[in-house]
Amino acid sequence: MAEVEALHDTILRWYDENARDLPWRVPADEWPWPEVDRPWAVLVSEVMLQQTPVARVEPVWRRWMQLWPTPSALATAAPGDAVREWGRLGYPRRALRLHGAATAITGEHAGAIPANLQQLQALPGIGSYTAAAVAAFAFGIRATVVDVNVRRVEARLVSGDGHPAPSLSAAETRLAESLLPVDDERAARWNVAVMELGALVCKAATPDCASCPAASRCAWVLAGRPEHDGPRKKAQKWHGTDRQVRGKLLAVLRDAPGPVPRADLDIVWHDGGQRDRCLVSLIEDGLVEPLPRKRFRLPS
DNA sequence: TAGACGTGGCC
DNA sequence: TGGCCAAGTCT
Repeated sequence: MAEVEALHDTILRWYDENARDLPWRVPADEWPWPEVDRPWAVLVSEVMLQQTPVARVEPVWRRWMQLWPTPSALATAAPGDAVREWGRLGYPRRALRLHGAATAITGEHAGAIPANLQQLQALPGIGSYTAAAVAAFAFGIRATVVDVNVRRVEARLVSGDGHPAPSLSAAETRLAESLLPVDDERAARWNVAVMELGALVCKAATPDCASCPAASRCAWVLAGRPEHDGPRKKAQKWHGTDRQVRGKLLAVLRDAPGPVPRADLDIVWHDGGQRDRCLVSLIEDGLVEPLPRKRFRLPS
């Protein structure tokens, strides 16, 4: 298919000229931190980037790589340290899962990130997207990486839809597979190039078609950029939800040097019933450790 | 499988 | 101003 190869060339060339310089993208032969395990660095970046913008991830990632340059280094730390250093990235269970992944990598894989889709996906916090991303970006394996950027770019470019459906379909996976270059190295670069195009140009709310290298062959543009008709992702509630309360409770513990008394947690939310429920759920999740005499801290 | 799960910036 | 959105995973 000469047409698909022309598309590859167009988007790969655009990526060469427009990619952001992100530290976790430095290739192995130029990796500037000999003490930092590069596959581990890639894995940590991918987990941090789940639902979280690059600008907020980068400083936290740098700090993590200083503190824990290898999986075994993190496995040695307390899980609460991972949660504290997670800062305000959001979804703090990711920090706990990363600690769990480090423990499993240390115990079951001799400290080396597995270069295998199935073994990667068996790690806590690593789903189909992250497993494929680590395989492709850390090891150069030809894996199909399908995140929301890829789904949106391909929805517009090929299917003519302004937005992807709320959840990933088998058809989208097949489409992404069909577009993946045959060559391993080229496939890995294609994955990150499409993601980058989605992040910088083919954006969800404000697509910049004027600067898109593929606009002339984009089904959605050629159709006149029609409004999206199908169902969109439901907007998440925030004010007054358990997630807001959990965030407030955890912020107190994160910012405290040691155990905090119950009273310090009670002041963050007026509704005592909801407060208690959220504290219990944080303890069940392993994000909070209860101590004697009604004191609490991040898990040791 | 729909819903839970943080946080902050942008238009 | 406030909904939308950001490299998802888990149950």
